[in-house]
Amino acid sequence: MPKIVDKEKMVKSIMESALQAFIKHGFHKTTMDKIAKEAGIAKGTLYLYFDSKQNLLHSIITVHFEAFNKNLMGKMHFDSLDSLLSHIEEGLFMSEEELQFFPVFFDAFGSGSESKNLTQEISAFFDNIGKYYAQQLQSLIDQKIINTHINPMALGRALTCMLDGLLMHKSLFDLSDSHYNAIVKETINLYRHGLGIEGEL
Amino acid sequence: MPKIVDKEKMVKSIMESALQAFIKHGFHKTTMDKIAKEAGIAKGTLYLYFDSKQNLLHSIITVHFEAFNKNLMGKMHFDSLDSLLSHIEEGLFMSEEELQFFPVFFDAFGSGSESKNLTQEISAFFDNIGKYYAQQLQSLIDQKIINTHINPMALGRALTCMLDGLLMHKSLFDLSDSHYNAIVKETINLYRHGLGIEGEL
DNA sequence: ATTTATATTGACTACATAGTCATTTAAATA
DNA sequence: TATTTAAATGACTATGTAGTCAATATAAAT
Repeated sequence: MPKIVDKEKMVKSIMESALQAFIKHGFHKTTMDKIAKEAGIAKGTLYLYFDSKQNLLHSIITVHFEAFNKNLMGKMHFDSLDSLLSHIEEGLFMSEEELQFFPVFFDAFGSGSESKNLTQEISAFFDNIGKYYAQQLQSLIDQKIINTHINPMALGRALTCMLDGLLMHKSLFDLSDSHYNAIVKETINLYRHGLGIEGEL
Repeated sequence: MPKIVDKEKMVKSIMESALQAFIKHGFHKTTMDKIAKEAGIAKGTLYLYFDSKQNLLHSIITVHFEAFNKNLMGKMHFDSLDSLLSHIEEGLFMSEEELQFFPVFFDAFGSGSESKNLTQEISAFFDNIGKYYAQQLQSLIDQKIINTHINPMALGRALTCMLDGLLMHKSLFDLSDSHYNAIVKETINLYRHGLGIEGEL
């Protein structure tokens, strides 16, 4: 007899609306009223699906990072340096939509850093990526395709930091597409020469 | 006859106290009352020296970035790849105090991104670093010390992004010193092989 | 049509805090 | 020590907004 609603759908819809609002105004300047309006519901309804603004943010970030993770980790085990580099290069070109997420995350993370949970989660996320790259590097080392003197764990994490830095700058500052293309090109070339077997001592 | 105060000293003192408060609680959670307390003055006095919280933040960020800039740009024109790499490596090891500034900046930048001024300023700051590296690279190219096929402007900016990424991760996530040391070591080695003349095609 | 459990609403509360300003304090001079 | 004026104070105001909840609407089942 009761009215029944697809809660999962509702949760998704609210998260999408909230993200759009965050992208438009940033996390801090987005009020729960704005989110409700964007989602076409009343503010009270928001609280039927999310305990708090922080909670809503947390969910959005988690989902986004999971999706990003999945996307990145899709490909496993490369049989050449070039195939790994192509994969890295691909990752450096994100869609506009994905890039828009960075400033939101940037804005939110500061305030989120009070809740150690989120920091922990993001930290683990990057560790994970580092390990993923470490595996790929180890595999290429085993195949004697790249310099065998590298420390895969450390270099994997280093790549993670560096690539994050590139994406961060692309999304936060106004690097033109052509400039960014050149930057990526140089980065990939640097990695190619840096990792290649010919430089081995 | 009037009471006279060293305004410059006062401004500096307030900025230091504010930064300490920001480091302790983050930018958003730090109230003007807290800052005043930290500085040992009344809130009203704060407003005799700074128009607003944003303004205070802006001043702190500007001063910090200028100092950082000065420090980085100190050394000009390297005569070997190793000397450039040493300089880069040095920059990757910041004091605890300097590292503490990152999360504050991170927290603040989000909210600051509404005021396009700050974004513009930070953007220019990084462009500057990129140009600095570009100069150094060009100089090494001219001396035929490094690979002559690189695009110095693009690679200079790429290095800027990548190094920023490394520092960011060190300051925001709990990378242990030993892990970070290994990461830096691998990074520098990667750059050494990547830039070195031997890999030239 | 009526019932009933669930879902929605938005005016309201409670609170935090940036910024103000009339009042008070203090240092430099005569 | 009286005078002068810059400097400091902190109670106060104005505002914004996260989260609540009593009232209302809705859809499924009988």
